Amino acid sequence: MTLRDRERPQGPHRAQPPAAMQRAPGAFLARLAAIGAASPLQATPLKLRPRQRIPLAPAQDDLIFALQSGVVSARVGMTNSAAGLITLYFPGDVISVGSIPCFNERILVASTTAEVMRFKSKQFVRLLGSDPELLAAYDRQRDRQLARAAIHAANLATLDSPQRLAAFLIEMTLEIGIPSGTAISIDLPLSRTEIAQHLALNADTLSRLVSRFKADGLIAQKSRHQLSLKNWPAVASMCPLTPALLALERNRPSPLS
Amino acid sequence: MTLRDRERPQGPHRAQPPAAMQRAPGAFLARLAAIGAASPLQATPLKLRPRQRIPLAPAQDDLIFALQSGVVSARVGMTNSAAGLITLYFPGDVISVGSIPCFNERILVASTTAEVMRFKSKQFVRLLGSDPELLAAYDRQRDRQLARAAIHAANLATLDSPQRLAAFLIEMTLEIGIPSGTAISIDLPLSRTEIAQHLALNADTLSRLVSRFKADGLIAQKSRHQLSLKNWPAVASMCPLTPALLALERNRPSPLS
DNA sequence: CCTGAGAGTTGATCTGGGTCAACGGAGGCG
DNA sequence: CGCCTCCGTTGACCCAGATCAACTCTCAGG
Repeated sequence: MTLRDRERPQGPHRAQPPAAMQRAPGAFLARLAAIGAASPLQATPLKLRPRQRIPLAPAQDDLIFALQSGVVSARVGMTNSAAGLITLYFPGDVISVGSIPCFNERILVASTTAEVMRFKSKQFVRLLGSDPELLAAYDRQRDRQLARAAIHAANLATLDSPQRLAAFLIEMTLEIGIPSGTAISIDLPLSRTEIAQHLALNADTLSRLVSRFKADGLIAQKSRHQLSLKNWPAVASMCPLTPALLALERNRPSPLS
Repeated sequence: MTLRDRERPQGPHRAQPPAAMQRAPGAFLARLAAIGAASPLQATPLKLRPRQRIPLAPAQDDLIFALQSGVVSARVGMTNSAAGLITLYFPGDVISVGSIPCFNERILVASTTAEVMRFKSKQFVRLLGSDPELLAAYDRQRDRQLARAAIHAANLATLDSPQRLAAFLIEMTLEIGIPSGTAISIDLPLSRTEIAQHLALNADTLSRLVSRFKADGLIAQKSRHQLSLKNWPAVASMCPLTPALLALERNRPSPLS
């Protein structure tokens, strides 16, 4: 046990969600806004409607988006089949086009209404160089996203389907969950089919799985895109990645830290 | 077909390996060396023996390593079982400890003799801020590594075992392969068991798979850690990720670009 | 030279989840 | 209003790969 003991002494994972609910925009975004307030940025602000698509040509590796609000997903199609993974971005995230691998096709899709700032790489790097605080926040943000990618990879590679769904619910809770009474309500930004793709599961399998979670009283569904997580401790404890996801949250640049 | 047609008009993938063999240390490393030559860096150079371990405490998120030569792997253990993924780093890569997710344990292991520079995050960011060229190269390097992580995730999530092994062979070829006659010889930095973990496969399954590849004349094995890839076009064409891996190579900061 | 431990191989068996097919329900559009 | 299409659900079946167990190979140390 090399981990420093803080907070709850020994619970398998932190059992109470509320603390994690305090979301902050992130130091990177905050600093960016501060700079923008002082002098106009060399960037294009975009408002995206739900389902709006931004195709990314192979030559556009020099674009960078800063996501200010909403949820955006990146989709890359494989040469082979229709299969392909879906990556999610949340407010405060950096979407560097150069970091999205180029199979035969890649596009960004706004999963909800979203606001982004679009930068050209060259100007963006110059901006970073001019403000040490922004640079530091950016670097930490990138670390966080790389760690998230690694966790997601571990999720897909080593866990079985109930654990994957649990991890997804936890991630959603931490990123966009809203506490409502004893439950947490989540506005799903993705359709069932898309969630299945994100989790590298079959849509059929996911459907079965969701039914089982509902039968077990873990979740309930108000409408197609509205679900509520009834039993956080149970869901949190069924996925081995929970501690890592919570640690990620703790590392998030925010007033908390 | 939005992709610009360059080079070979239509071949399934680029069939010839030699071009990819021209490895360069990477613009980031080159710039770092240039700066270091002018004035000493605030960094600690380390020489690692094969199998040497560097434990990473949860509080050490502020360390950054620049890998100069050799191969280093990061291993994170899961709370749950013995399972865990292995991430590989190659010369020119940046190992930012903050980007390695913190499960219950994480360590770096030198897979070969390796040289690294160790930075404290604070000094490193200051260094980045002081040299625009270094900053730009660093940013591109991080993009590249994030893309690699995404490709690896796609590999583990969507491909079957022969395709995974093919992807591994291609990656190894591109990173550390040495052309020898019509074949490519590869000095495996990992044991069989470790390769299996890296590919999220069972060691038994991997063994069967390697036997099959050998029987099919795709590879041959001189000794335990020496294998040679006999039929590059066949291996390249059996994995849908090949184009993305090659594109990554093309994006690598190097004199070629 | 022998011995023992760890790495790798191979065969037999089992199962999670992928696949296919048929069906139900919701929403868009003429 | 009814049609049509797409999304989601459910059941039956099957296979890739995990698991378990027995065996071999390699190599270090005495």
